[in-house]
Amino acid sequence: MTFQPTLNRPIAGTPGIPMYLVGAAQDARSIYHDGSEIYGEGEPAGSLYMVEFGCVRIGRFTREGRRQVCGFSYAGDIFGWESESEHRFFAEAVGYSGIRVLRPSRDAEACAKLFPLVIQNLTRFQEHLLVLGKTIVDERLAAFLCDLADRQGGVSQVELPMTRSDIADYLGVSFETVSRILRRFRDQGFVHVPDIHSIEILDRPGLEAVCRR
Amino acid sequence: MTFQPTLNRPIAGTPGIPMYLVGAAQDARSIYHDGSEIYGEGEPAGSLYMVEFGCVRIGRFTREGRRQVCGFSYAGDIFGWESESEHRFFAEAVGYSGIRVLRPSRDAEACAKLFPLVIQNLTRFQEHLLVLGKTIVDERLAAFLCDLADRQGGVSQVELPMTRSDIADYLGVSFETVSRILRRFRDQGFVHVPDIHSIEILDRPGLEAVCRR
DNA sequence: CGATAATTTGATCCGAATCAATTCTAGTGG
DNA sequence: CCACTAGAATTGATTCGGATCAAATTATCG
Repeated sequence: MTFQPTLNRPIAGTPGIPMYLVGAAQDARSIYHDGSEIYGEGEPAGSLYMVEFGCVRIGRFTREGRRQVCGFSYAGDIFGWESESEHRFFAEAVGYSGIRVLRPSRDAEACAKLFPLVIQNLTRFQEHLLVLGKTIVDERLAAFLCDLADRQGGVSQVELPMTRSDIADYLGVSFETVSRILRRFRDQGFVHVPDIHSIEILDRPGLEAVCRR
Repeated sequence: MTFQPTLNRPIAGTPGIPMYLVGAAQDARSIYHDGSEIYGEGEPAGSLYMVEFGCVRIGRFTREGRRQVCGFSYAGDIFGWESESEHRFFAEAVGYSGIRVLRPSRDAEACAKLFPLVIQNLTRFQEHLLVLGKTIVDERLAAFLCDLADRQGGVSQVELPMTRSDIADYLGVSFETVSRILRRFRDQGFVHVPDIHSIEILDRPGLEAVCRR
């Protein structure tokens, strides 16, 4: 996994990132390499994590060993919210990633500041629920690409730090299908795929139309 | 839609319901009949809602008119969290339902009290994401039934206030498939279906095994 | 009781999973 | 720097599950 310059944008000034969470004295920074675990299912929870650069996948393994990914976090995103004392999901770095560990206090002030961030997370999951509810898989992949573009600042040049399997486990399809639909989007002129971890969106309205079907 | 006695359990004393949210002077109570709208997509947001009895479905319509349901709320549940000033989803009563409108203050104290509830909501959506990620639809329906049983207090006699179409739109399948799989579960001895809006779970371990596949 | 909606069940078709083989990519050590 | 290797990605062939279309039955409500 190569270095991802776009995802490595500076934290300060990035929209939506609460400055009061950045740089507190007790916060620790860590670098993770591709695939390394940030926390595992069943481990004690309590901290929050902020992606400084790179990407993180959140998910779980079924009894049968099938992996399911329920979300990706990008630079500026905060993850690790848990209602129990144990993590119910794992978190792993996707590519070379920098993570800051936050230990927010439990007081009312901190809750108030974190509140809009949880709600944002909630909304994001809710939106993804609707994506997974779509029976035609083209619609799911189109929605994924549009979301990815939006979260990278609305640029047409989108980076895909995750593998096709990651995307597949996120969209609830096989990785072969992800590959095939991406191919179809290329043939239809929706996207250009300069290399395996980049996508250029050529026809955003076209992609949006696929989502809305 | 008939009255649902089990879902009509008293609020006070029900685990997980914050007493400080109940009975505030400015809170309003409303009764909704089956299918009536509590709020619509695009309406101004701001309040929270608590189900006193009955059931609520949260969802959205696609451009094409297909309905997608992203969650059900039961007695004691709070819904209506929004990150924007407008509702991004609709909320409709499923059967005869009582809803209390809460107008929590924006101060830090209130946020701190609401915090665990949002996180619980977040976790619930996250769990449902994993359900929707399952490719075999039997697993989705089994997971739905187990969740329903748990949220009605772990009883084996489960009430289904929603229609087959509601379930279908929630699980991302056709309503015919819901009907067929329910039939299969009956034939396999997992459940007994005394009437159209009730299910008795005869073999919970068996159902769990289906989820875990 | 009658009308309308919800549900069940059947038949057919299509899309995506699966199995399989090849090509491509990235990381390793010579 | 380049050959080597393991994993990732693509592409093809086949199978199977669930959507869709259709019809009959059952609930629900005025």
